[in-house]
Amino acid sequence: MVQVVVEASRRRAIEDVASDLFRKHGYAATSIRDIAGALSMQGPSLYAHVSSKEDVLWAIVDRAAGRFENAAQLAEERADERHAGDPVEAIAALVRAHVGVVTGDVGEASVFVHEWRALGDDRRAAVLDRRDAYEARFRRRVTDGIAIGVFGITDPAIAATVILSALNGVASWYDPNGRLAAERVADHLVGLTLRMLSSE
Amino acid sequence: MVQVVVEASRRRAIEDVASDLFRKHGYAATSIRDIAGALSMQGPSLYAHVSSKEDVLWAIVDRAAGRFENAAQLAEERADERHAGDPVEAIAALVRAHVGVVTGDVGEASVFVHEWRALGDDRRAAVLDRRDAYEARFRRRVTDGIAIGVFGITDPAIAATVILSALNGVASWYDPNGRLAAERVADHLVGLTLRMLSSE
DNA sequence: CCTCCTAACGAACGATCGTTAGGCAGAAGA
DNA sequence: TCTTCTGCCTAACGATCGTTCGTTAGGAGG
Repeated sequence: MVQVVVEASRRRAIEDVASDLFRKHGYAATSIRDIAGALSMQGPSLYAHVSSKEDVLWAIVDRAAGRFENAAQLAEERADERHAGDPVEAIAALVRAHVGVVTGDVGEASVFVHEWRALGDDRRAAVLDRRDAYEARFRRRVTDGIAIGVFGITDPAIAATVILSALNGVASWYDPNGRLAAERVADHLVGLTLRMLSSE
Repeated sequence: MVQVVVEASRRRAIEDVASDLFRKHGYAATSIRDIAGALSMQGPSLYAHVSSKEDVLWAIVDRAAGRFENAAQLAEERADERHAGDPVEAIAALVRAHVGVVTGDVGEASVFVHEWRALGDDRRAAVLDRRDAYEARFRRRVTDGIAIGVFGITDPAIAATVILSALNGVASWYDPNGRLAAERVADHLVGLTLRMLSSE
């Protein structure tokens, strides 16, 4: 059921287990002792590896954010190399990259999407900024496509938000052992997204 | 900022305040004393009106579920009256109904979408069943549209899930005092949805 | 053998959690 | 005026929370 991995470090194992529990029950409803229990340890023993509970959440959210950012950056660069300035290809690449990150680690992605609210004020604000910058990648490409007439919609802000809602939703229903492989899920979402934007 | 309403009953006021706090901080992170404090009461005083914390959550979720179900039922009936069996009109009506419920009470809708996981096993299972029955309304209409060739997509299950992800996302970004009135938001989402499904 | 390090342990702290119990002020009805 | 009910209060319960602390078992290096 759950993939067994040789953990690179104890710290990383803690974050992986925490991702899973945070996704299933939420940050607030998951106790330090729950996380420790899943690793056959006592609660306080975690503090040899971690400085606070929020610290664990932050590590997960920060890493997930970085994964989304890197994947999107790479996707845009490659799309521009091969189809310079083509908004359709750029959006397709962004969607595929996003779905890839989500399906690559559903737990981490879910936590990033839903649990960042539990962070303290400064970190929450930082995450909000990064989310907006990330969404702006999509918004910009949609705007480009409208400008050259390949997209038939009128409001790029709403379109970008709707697209990202749909993409983030994948984290809630994708099952690595389910009917559809990750690549097929990405195919479907690219198709639906482009169809939604297309001019006819 | 927050609309001031003459509350029908103390019980209802508690649920409204709880909706708001659950939406902002989540069920687990909201204490009975937080809810009471927002009503200028002491925590234990709530138990004169409410039998448990989960009871409050359940009341909110159950009412929200009922609102979605009633709105969808009415929308489908009206669509079938006027455009019997037209999947395009039916989907448009379902989308408009869903957005209407969400924008009508963002707090309640958010709690319904995100916090049902915090319910006990029986109630959570019941909500899951109702969610699936609700999603099936969309899935069925999408399937109908594919069958008669007005929709050009291939996987009705994914399409229905993606649509609902996007619609539920509205609860996360819609602002009653924002740039777009609820009706305009509904217009955009109907347009985007139909475009996403359409055969060309 | 001694020392140091790692990784965990169990006890315990203060705070907060949901919840129960009992009391008190004021309005309502006899 | 006396009683009853309503709505809220304070005190307090046991449980659990995140976290700190001192300690211990075991292995590595000298």
